[in-house]
Amino acid sequence: MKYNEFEHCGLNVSLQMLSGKWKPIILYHLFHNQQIRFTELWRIIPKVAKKVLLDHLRQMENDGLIIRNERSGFPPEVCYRLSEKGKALGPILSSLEAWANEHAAREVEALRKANSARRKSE
Amino acid sequence: MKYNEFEHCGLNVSLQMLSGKWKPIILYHLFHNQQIRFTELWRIIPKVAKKVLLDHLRQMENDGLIIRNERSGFPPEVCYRLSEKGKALGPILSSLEAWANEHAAREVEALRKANSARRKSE
DNA sequence: CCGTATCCTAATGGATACTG
DNA sequence: CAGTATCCATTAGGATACGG
Repeated sequence: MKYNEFEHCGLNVSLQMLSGKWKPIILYHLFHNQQIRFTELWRIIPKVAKKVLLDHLRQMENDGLIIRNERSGFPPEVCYRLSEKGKALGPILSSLEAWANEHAAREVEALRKANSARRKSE
Repeated sequence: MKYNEFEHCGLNVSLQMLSGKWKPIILYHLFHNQQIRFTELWRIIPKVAKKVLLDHLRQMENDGLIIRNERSGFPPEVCYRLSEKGKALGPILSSLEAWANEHAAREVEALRKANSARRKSE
């Protein structure tokens, strides 16, 4: 092999950080809001279990994609927002979005409809 | 919410197509070779189970990312190569690679060393 | 409000033997 | 050589109840 081996490791790492059933929608909302409170995020993501949402947020925090901000007192108030590292992913995620819309329009439409129907039935 | 909902669906679809433990390395080799025979791919990916590699390739074929080419006769000869749709992912995957190298250098290095060590011990 | 603790199910990845 | 068939281990995702 004349090309450099192990060039795929970075790809592995980044895809790993993005893998998780609810990460795309979490990222989407974080890119459209400066910050979001936990319960608000839980409310706008339909049907995700609280534990799972927390798992995802913890992973993303550990990976340095997002920042968790806790205001002490009662009731507690926790906000999540993108880190610089997370923001740097913006253009790439847009490219992936565009690629899917161009090359997998059928699947994207199907998913859109499924989500839309689910939202209405609540 | 003033922004358009469900804009994350395309991202969901594309990440879904890229999710799988061995897809990054498969894609990497397909981007560096016009076509690869099944056994060759199985040989250069260390320790993956044949069934799992086949599962991944089937998924990628069903998703339209790769094309399977079978030459009849005995012994059989099956080659895999990127489709146009798959090739269109190239620049995006490079961006993800670059992002990881810039923002997650530690993790990338760790993985590189782990793979390198595993390769030597065979 | 935010998070934990349990317990459960489904999906993914894998080892091994076998077949045309 | 390429692919199937079993069977198994691990992980991800989820429902529900409880706690500071």
